[in-house]
Amino acid sequence: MEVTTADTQATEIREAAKKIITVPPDSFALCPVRDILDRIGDKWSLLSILHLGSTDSLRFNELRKRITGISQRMLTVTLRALETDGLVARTVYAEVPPRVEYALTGLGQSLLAAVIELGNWAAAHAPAIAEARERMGRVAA
Amino acid sequence: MEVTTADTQATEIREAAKKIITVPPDSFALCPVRDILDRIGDKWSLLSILHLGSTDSLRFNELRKRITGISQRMLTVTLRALETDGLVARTVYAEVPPRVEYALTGLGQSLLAAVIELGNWAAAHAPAIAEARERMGRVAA
DNA sequence: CCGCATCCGAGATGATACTG
DNA sequence: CAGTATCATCTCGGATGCGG
Repeated sequence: MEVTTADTQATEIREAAKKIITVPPDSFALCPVRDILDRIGDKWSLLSILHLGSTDSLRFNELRKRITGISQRMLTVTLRALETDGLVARTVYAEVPPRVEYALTGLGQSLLAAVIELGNWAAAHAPAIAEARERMGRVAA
Repeated sequence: MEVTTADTQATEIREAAKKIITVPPDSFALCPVRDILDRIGDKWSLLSILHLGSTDSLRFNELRKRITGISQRMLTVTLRALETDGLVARTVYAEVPPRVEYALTGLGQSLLAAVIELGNWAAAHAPAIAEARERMGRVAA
């Protein structure tokens, strides 16, 4: 695995892509990528995961303060979805002033790791994308 | 790098998450991950990339046939967006029956590689997610 | 303090008809 | 063949008020 590494990799990628799109379109496995993207591709899921991943656990309103611009409703909705998928753990303390702690599960942490990988790609290629947008902008806009 | 690999990695992830959420909220770099997700997180971009990545190049209607359920309009919109970001190359042949070929650029291929990584995570953890959904389903639904 | 229910506007998506 | 234009729809997200 020393020579033609790039070519080998390119072939593998193509095969992986083929495999993904050949899956029948009516199962959870339809496209694992699609499914994950539908989950974290919305407006707030990723930010929530990021914030939860940067600490051990956070209370509802603590999280609300940190995620600039999120509404109460969307924080609730987002956290519920993440909880449903086993990415976030919700702990309720039956105290007089209700207290609820949210934290990433092991599954959530592993997802965060994967997403940060994607983030590294994004950070590395952001200039190239920005340049492409500039160039197209002058022609089409 | 043999001992406490997991712990080290966990700390790195936490730091990476912190770094990402600390970026000021008004730049392209706001969150490279978010930006990429906004691009490929829509309904058709990822599927388009996947299909284009599984071959060398495809014509418009060829692609349309392969992406089940996409409308002509959305394919156009999606391809234009990907082209704007330099992920897809569009080649027009001025022939009598118009012919337009679409193909992934180098940038697009590298993104595909990153996405497939995420796909591997998704495929590996799909059972865990399905199980979590089941469990929550019985409680909440 | 935490969170749910309802209502509503904006943007994304889809169906259809028409053009180079 | 490869789009564009227009209209209808549909889901998401935000504002507000109520309940545990």
